[in-house]
Amino acid sequence: MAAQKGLSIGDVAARTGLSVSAIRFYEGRGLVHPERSSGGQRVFLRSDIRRLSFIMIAQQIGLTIEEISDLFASLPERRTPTKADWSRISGAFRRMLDERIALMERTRDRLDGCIGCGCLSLKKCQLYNPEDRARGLGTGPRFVLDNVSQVRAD
Amino acid sequence: MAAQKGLSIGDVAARTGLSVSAIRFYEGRGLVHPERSSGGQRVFLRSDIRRLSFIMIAQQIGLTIEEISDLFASLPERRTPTKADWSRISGAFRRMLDERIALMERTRDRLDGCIGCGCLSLKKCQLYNPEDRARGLGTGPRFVLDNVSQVRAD
DNA sequence: GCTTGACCTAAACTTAAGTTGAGGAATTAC
DNA sequence: GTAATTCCTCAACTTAAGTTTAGGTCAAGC
Repeated sequence: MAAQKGLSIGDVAARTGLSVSAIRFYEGRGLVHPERSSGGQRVFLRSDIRRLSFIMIAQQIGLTIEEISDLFASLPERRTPTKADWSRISGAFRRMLDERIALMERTRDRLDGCIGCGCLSLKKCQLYNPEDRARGLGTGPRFVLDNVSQVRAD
Repeated sequence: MAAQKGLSIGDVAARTGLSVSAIRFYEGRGLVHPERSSGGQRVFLRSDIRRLSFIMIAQQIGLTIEEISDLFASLPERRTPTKADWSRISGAFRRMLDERIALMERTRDRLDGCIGCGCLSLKKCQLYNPEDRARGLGTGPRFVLDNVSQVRAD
């Protein structure tokens, strides 16, 4: 492979549209692993641009840094990834995307059943489906639903 | 057990699955407007349960408090909303949902064009479309829905 | 060979969406 | 009538994903 000269953080920022501080932050979180020049400045590979672009796309879809980091776990740190490397993580990413789309579509379909009735009455309304909210987040007592005995919506 | 008397914050927490502190927080953000007892304690309407359930659903699909607040702007503050009130905001909610689904589908479709090539090269790759980043999600996408994170590249 | 601009680290600050804790007051239970 | 709950406010703390600032260092242009 031709010895391509490395990119400075400013170059990478210009090419990705990310801020310099965000790129440094991502390095701190282990999402990129630039080398250093003799003077201590970051030196990026051209493939890091792809890595960073992927981060932006994944974030747009709602993945956290943590999740992206998991996806990246299988990429080589210091070497330009191969096509197969990228294919693998793209596939995993696509599965995540599919799941999220499916969840939103389920919510939409349930909402359609509710638009007219305005119920949202925990017991009757499918929209409020704890399976989707799942073991989401936060501490605290998760849904004790419900025993709404009333037939009519409030 | 007076049938239609107001609910305490603890009752509401038990019925919705929200924490007491979260409910207080939502009141501070103007999402619910409980009255007060003579002693200064919050007294909720039964319809507030629906309001809070809606908040949970909307958050699950990624709306911020701010956006939910906008949706709620047309609901009466101190009176139980009518069916028409709920229909209106359900409709607006559905439009938001549709937009987000469409964004994710566009991303998925672009991803499909990329899985084999692994390009992601900003210039050439459609996946990286700044127009989508601009709108959509404001600062930092807040899709909180988890339970998807176990999909991994291996 | 100096001067400017790009870069470095570390720490503090920001926003969102809450949680936790302190110090009291109101209700409920016996 | 007291004890135990539950609730109140206010303030500080938390996490995520960065940004901003302060005080320096490196490298490129003239």
